[in-house]
Amino acid sequence: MKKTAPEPETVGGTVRVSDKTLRSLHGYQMKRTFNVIQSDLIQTLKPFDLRMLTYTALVLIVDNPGLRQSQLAEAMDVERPNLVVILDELERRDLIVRDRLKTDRRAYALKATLSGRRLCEKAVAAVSKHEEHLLRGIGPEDRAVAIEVMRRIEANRR
Amino acid sequence: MKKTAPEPETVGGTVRVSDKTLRSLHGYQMKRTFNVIQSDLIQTLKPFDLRMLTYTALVLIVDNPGLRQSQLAEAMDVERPNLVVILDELERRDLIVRDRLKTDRRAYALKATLSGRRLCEKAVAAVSKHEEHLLRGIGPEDRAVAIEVMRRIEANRR
DNA sequence: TATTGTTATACTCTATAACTATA
DNA sequence: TATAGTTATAGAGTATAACAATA
Repeated sequence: MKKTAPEPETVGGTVRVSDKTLRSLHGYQMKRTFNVIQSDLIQTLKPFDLRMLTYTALVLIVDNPGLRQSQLAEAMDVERPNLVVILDELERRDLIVRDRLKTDRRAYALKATLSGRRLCEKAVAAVSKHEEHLLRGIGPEDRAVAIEVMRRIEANRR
Repeated sequence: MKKTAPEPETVGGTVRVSDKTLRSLHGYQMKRTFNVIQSDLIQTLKPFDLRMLTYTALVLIVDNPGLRQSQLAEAMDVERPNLVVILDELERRDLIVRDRLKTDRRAYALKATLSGRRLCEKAVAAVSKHEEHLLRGIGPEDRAVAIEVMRRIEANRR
């Protein structure tokens, strides 16, 4: 970014917000942007019959074979019960397997199957392409700053 | 930010993702961060009996008296049908009114009542304080870059 | 014919309590 | 007693089609 931009006056096109209000609408801008990314992602993943959550779970399992459900739930920031149905779907489609851990028979080691890895590879390629489209015109430094800001916000959670 | 950070290796704490995968997970980081902001916002707004959507609608109506529902829906990036129940709730609590437009009797001019403006002022103050907490340690330039990146992404939508 | 707001509906995501089996 | 995964369930957000009133 060349320089710090002056405080903007409008949001979502033509609707104005006062300066005082703007100071409390960072979450609002993030929501708008997240909506854009989410809509795009839904369309991009449709040909693979994946949703945002099933996609993310599959990617993380492919990259972390042997992961446990509780670890995956934490990484995805979803509650354990909500992860169950996501994994049920992936398992039903033979994209992942749940292997009992020998060291702790309460837990599962999550692994992707060959077809899971293949689907993941194709989906990641498609998503990368679409994300690049959404990020066009934004330089690598600004992208890094934006990611870092998001990580900081996450770290600042109570 | 001091300098461009090297490509990170972990997400959500200890779970690793490969470089190739990371290139397609910007949406994922944004989702995690948005979850943090949303959870915080839900807690912050609870004392005012507001949710993220009712809060945003109220703020935008207070700042834009006479706004029409279709304009508000576009500004909030929600579908028209979903806005109806949000406004029903605000109207039932006498925080806003729907005035028929004389120039176009199909549409409503949305206005906040006195108590709506009062509640809005208190809620904005509380949300500002909480957002400042989440943004602590992040300099004004980086904040501006992050906001600008999000606006660009939004503008790049198909 | 097109637009504003509405109703109805379905799907997804999120969150909590209570259960089972193992530790 | 505590933990991993599960079931059931409720609430909230998102998306689409179809309708009445008005333009």
